Amino acid sequence: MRYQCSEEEKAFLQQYNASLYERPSVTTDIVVFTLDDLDRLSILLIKRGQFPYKEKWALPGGFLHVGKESIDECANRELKEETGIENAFLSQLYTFGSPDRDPRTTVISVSYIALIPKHRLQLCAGDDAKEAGIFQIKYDVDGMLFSNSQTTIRESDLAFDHANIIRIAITRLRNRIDYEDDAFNLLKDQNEFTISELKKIHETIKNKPLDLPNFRKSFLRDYVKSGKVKELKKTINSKGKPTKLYKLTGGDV
Amino acid sequence: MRYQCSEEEKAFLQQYNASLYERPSVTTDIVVFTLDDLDRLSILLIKRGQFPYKEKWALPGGFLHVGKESIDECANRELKEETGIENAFLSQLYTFGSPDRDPRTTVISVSYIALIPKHRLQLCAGDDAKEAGIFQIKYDVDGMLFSNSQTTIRESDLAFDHANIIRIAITRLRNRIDYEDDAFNLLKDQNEFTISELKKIHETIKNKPLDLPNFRKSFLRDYVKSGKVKELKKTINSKGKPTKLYKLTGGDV
DNA sequence: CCAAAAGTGTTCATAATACACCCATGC
DNA sequence: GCATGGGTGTATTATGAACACTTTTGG
Repeated sequence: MRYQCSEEEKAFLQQYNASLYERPSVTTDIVVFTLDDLDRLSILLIKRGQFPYKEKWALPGGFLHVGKESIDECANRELKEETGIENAFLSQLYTFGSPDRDPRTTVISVSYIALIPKHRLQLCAGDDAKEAGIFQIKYDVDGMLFSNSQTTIRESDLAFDHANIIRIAITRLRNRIDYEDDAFNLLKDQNEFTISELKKIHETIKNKPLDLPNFRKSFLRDYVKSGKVKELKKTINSKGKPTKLYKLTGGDV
Repeated sequence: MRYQCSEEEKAFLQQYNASLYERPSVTTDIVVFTLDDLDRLSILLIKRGQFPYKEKWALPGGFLHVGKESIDECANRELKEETGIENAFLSQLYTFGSPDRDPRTTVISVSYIALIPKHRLQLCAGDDAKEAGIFQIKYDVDGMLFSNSQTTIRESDLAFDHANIIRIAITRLRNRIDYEDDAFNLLKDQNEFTISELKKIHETIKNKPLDLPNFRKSFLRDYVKSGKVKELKKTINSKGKPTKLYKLTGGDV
């Protein structure tokens, strides 16, 4: 930002002692959604290696490096440190700031949603984390459960208010999927995908089966006719009739 | 938040020195929308009494009182201090955190949208502000203009990145108006309003004329039939045919 | 009577949903 | 051939926009 200031203001800024004002810590927390091998909605969780909530599972994220990065950059950096992913699709979700959400001190959390295909996730827990895992999201009478082949975690066992953040993220994702192009970010390969694969992603997020003919119709109307997606000459064979492949035209969504 | 911790953790928390970590300042900034006397989309701006950007116009808002309030409470408090309004409709917009958006130091801004009918706005500039005003939002080749009977302000003359925040707020408001009940918050009296008055609010926000018969149809379908709004026995006379009055059933929206 | 604003009804295009049916492949 | 998933077409209903028309008031 270009900011021209007077001599008077320069003097003010020089003697401005930022520490006069009490300040909160600021972190980013990232809700990383993916689809597991059976196309079920899943989330990345990190086992904390430090207090508070040591040994508890939590969202990936960490403190803002003040003066060195924006909060968007912080989210990207933390995501890279903990998953190896660069240039992921990230969108800001909400900012949480109750004074009691962290036992240490006031910690403002700016939360983000990331949508990343599973094969791109290379879990590499950073210094703050001992362990990382991808967990299917399930539900029972007490709320959400996060489970994989080794572990099942109750939502009440998550660190901080992260269960709440996840719940809000799921709601937002479900609402966005109808009018944003989010689903494309979960494709295995945006340069070669089938309508069925895209439909499966929508079904997983909306948690209900969709009608293939109708899905195809809106896909062709909304994406192919508008030029956002191009039909490839190639087809792919598995069982049944060979399947047409499509690719995104604009690169990333 | 109930947080039970071990003796080991207690020790950690006691020796935890929050100031080890560099921290940003956190503010809330509030985009207060209203309709002026001629039903034009307007916004509340404050003339800053202090550096930085002294004498420049800016959004109302201020620093978070760390440990004493949540960010939602901070937004409500600032709004009350600068407009006298309590319990206004506030919804979180976006959080801005570029390191260079404030010349002093890194300042994270959590922005909010407020929708307040003009007659409820009692402008009382706080200690940080010399002057407050309601400005109609106009546009020309260089972007937004904010003008009232005394002054016209170019968007480039606003403090900080507030022009950008306002632009994002307007976009969000326009998108929300179609599926959220925001418009009701701008009614002069939620217990006695006409379909025309509500339509005018929608027209102002969407900045285009709407068809009254069609507007009525969706209003009756979406609000009256569902019970959110009740038709009153009363009518009101002005020019032409007397107008039916409606009231919100659930109190505030 | 006329202007003005409220309120009603009709038409048309588009979109969401449900579902019947055909097509091309592997086995 | 036949199971399997891909792909096409049709009927139904809901929604949104455009617009003609009627109603009730004040002047």
